[in-house]
Amino acid sequence: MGRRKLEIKRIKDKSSRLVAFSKRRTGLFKKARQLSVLCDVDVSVVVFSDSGKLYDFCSGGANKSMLASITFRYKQYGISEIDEGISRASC
Amino acid sequence: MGRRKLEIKRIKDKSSRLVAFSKRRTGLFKKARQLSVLCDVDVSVVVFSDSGKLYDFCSGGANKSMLASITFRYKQYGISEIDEGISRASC
DNA sequence: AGCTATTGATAAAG
DNA sequence: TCTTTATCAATAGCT
Repeated sequence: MGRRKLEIKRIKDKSSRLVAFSKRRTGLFKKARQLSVLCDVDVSVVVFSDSGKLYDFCSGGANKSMLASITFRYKQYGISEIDEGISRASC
Repeated sequence: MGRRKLEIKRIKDKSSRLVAFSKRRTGLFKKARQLSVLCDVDVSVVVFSDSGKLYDFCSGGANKSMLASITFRYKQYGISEIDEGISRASC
């Protein structure tokens, strides 16, 4: 898909990896939006960079912030605490 | 990207929409996996079909079930209850 | 941050 | 459906 075929394994060079991250993240979000519109479905995508930043896409407005906050807190506190909260909230 | 250019708006014909959903969902998950491997980042994708089925991809094992359960419960109970649970769990 | 040669994804057709 | 194929789209390497 580019000038040369690329093996799907971790890109060692940091600079190249960051460039690929930027391009492919944009591409993934575009594909997600197209899927949601064309097929009339809800789609959420969440990406954590290794530097800790969070990027997300969601076809609906409401659960965008929900997913963002959940995933951010997941990074901060770990899954067990979140899971307890979910259990208390809805079961 | 196929035999003809496709406008990005809801596909009216149900059969065509379902075919596109199947193909593009697979494609989206593939792109998500490639992004996570190439760039060494965590990626989660959640898709709700209009028939209520949930499809998800996650690069990590742990938060796959987390996101699946969260999003499933979001559909069942709505965001406010989930949000309360999250607040109690981690703030 | 742009360019473009190439590979990749996929709409229609078989 | 499952496969094939013509075409458009995404992007790797350069600059």
